Amino acid sequence: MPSNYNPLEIEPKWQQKWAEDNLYRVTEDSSKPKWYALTMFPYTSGDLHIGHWYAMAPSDVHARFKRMQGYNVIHPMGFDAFGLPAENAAMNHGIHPYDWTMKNVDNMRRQLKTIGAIYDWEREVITCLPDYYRWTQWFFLRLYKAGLAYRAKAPVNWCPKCQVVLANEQVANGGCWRCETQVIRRDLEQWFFRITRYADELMQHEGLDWPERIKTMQKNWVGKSQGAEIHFIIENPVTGEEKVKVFTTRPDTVFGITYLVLAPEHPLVEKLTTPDRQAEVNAYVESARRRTDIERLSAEQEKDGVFTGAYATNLVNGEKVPVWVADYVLLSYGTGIVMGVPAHDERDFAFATKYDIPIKMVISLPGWQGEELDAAYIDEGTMVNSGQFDGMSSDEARSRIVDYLAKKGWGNYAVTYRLRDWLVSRQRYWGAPIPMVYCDRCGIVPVEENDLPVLLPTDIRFSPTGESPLRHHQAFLNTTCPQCKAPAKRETDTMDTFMCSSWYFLCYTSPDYDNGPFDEEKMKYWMPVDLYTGGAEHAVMHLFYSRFFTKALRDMGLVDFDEPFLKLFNQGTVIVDHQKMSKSRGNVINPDHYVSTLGADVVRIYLMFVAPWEQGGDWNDSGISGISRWLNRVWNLTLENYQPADKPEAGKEKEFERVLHQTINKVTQDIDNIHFNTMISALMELTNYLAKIKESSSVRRENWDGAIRSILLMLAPSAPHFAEELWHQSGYPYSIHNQSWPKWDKEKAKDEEITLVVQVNGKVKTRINLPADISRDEAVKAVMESERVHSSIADKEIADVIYVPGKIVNLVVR
RNA sequence: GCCGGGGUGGCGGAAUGGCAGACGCAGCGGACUUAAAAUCCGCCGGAGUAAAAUCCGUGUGGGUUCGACUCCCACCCCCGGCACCA
Repeated sequence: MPSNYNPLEIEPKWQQKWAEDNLYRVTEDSSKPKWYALTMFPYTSGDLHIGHWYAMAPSDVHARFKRMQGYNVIHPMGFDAFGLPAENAAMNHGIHPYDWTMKNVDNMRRQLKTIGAIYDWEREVITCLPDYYRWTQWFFLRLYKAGLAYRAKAPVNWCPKCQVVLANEQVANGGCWRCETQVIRRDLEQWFFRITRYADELMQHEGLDWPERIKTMQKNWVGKSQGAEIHFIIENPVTGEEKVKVFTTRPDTVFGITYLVLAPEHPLVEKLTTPDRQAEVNAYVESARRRTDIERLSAEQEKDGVFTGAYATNLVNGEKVPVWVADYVLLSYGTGIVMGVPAHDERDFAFATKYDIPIKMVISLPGWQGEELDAAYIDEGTMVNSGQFDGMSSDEARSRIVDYLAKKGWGNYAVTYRLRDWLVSRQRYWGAPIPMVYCDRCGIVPVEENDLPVLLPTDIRFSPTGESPLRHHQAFLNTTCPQCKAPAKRETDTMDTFMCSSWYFLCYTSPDYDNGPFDEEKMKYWMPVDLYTGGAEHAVMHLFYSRFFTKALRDMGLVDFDEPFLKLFNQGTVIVDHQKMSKSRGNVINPDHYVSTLGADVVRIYLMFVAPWEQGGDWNDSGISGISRWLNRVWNLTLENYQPADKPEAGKEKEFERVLHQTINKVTQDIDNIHFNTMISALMELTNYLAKIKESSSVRRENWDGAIRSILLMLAPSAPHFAEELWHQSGYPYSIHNQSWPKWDKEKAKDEEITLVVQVNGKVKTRINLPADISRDEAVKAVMESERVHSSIADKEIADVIYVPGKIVNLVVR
């Protein structure tokens, strides 16, 4: 009697053996095609939860599959180790961020090793170590030298709880992406990366196999609008004339302008407001400033504003229109000034109605007789009240009017983006220091590349307010100017951690390289990433920044590709009891418990089986026993003695080979297409079939052994320990993970007999078995001879016969 | 409001124009056992029947088709993203 399947015994055993043998060590090999399989590295939060397993186990299965298919597979793992939670832990528990982070790394690495993945731990990357952040800083300097990093004062998002600024991408629904606290506006001097320079390219995803959803999100985030910039002259009785520009996508409505609006923060507000309006305007601007973004940006919010007392001249018709201030206009978009066309814009209509501003129709809808509008007409129509453009279609007038403005010098075509530059400075300690120095004489001076890294000091004290300890660390703060050697001050802000994750995939290709961020030859061998998997929440953060980073590096000549990630796959989310997992809900599932009772292989397979990977699913351990049961069945089928029949049946053996090869094909296709749940069920079906065959002993030993060998090979990526153990016990040479993926034989998989479904008027009446290569006439003849068909048709007339070879015969009767 | 994704047995899901419910969980019945667990075998959408036949059934209503879970139109609900972007 063979031993029972005991994962707790075999899993540590093989993990240790694989590690000793460096089975998964990977180096460049020009004799094989390379495959870079990357899973988003985890943040060092402390514990791996089941969601991490859901990200990592299936991607390891795919990588192992590619490996068995003959690819030279790199599938690295590391840690995103800088970030705010480490600092919060420091303040709450008095533990140093470094110690907190490295303790978590140790624990998570231990947990990760229990997955049984093919990670080559020699390539591990930890972003908070000086060997790594030295090059993060180096990239900052290179971006600075390329004119892509600059310092500017700007209204920025400030999270009062995290005591830090946030990039636009890191604000969701007006709240901080980490703690959901409402962000407020602050005017601060900050470092920015010119991501907007790549706006057009970032909207393009040509040649990328990415989910449509992510591509759309990125396109919308860039938010390119084509339109026109139109000039106006604003007169103020005291300050005189001021030429301003507005951006519009509807230059065809320019004759319908009845007012202009400035954003409350617009610098011209103060200048343009007439003395008698000053008090009211000031009060309004103040109240707008105090409102949170969420209040200001809510579409339901009633539009309000104040008149500045100034008037602007609409150059196309010489009309003078009032200039207002209203907070439905955003300073950050376009020019921060909007032309008000109430007749043809919903927001302007609401605003004009509220303040009795005239509504002037310039595009007539079909059948319009001059009656008043009860809502803005925003569609196309015929131009009216528009001088020489009357009678033209609004569509045509759009370009004709801009051409006219351009000729007169009153405006021109223009493009505006929603995308803003990437704000990268953070007022926190636990990040890569920005390698810049402020010198009274020389101004802003970059640290010399040779002087990197600018080390984070470790002897720090946190203040209870959350203010960065770097600001008061004299030894860090005081330095000399790299240029003039005079005493100077260091930048105390650190970099957004998304900067660290924008190049970690490059570092994996040569983690020990000292003379640069990566070894160019090795990087060229492995990059770009062939399959990148992770959560969709990074659509306009990490994925977006990494693309920008890659393009910037390409333009500096550091890399020779345009895109870092060729194929992107987003797995779904694991939820628990129909709720998101979170510490606050107390429903975080720790995989250790399952691994230490049922084994890693069972958890790996259960996660794949429970739902399509892209969909995600409810973690409900009631079904997990089915996986243990299944592996036990395979275990016993493999190790129990198979007694072949004295006289094997030729037909059975053909069927046996057919089932096996159809399964090999199905499993291969399914892994390739990332359909892990149906891949597992195909293997289960094969198991059920093998159990029946074993019962009837109807095939020869060599057929049986071949099938067992194939099913073990097909199980190897999913259940690496289990398959290795059975491979070993079956007497095959170590290791199953160095074997080739089984090939399917098309001839053997071919059906000899087909089951033809017989329908009458589309309703299934019966099914008949026929040879696979039967002709239409013969098939129909066989159908007509069937008893069931006779009784269903009775004496009705057959009007038509639909025949789909190998599938169906449908008799249409009247 | 706009843009995606989705709605199928008691449950997770399968089938993307051709047998709805593969595979698994739970449940029910049986074998083995002194008994239980484990294991093995069988049943398992609803109505209907002695058993069949038959009818109904993939969120709702319509349509296209010989044939629709699958395609088209309208609507309802759930999830995700964006949201005064001029």
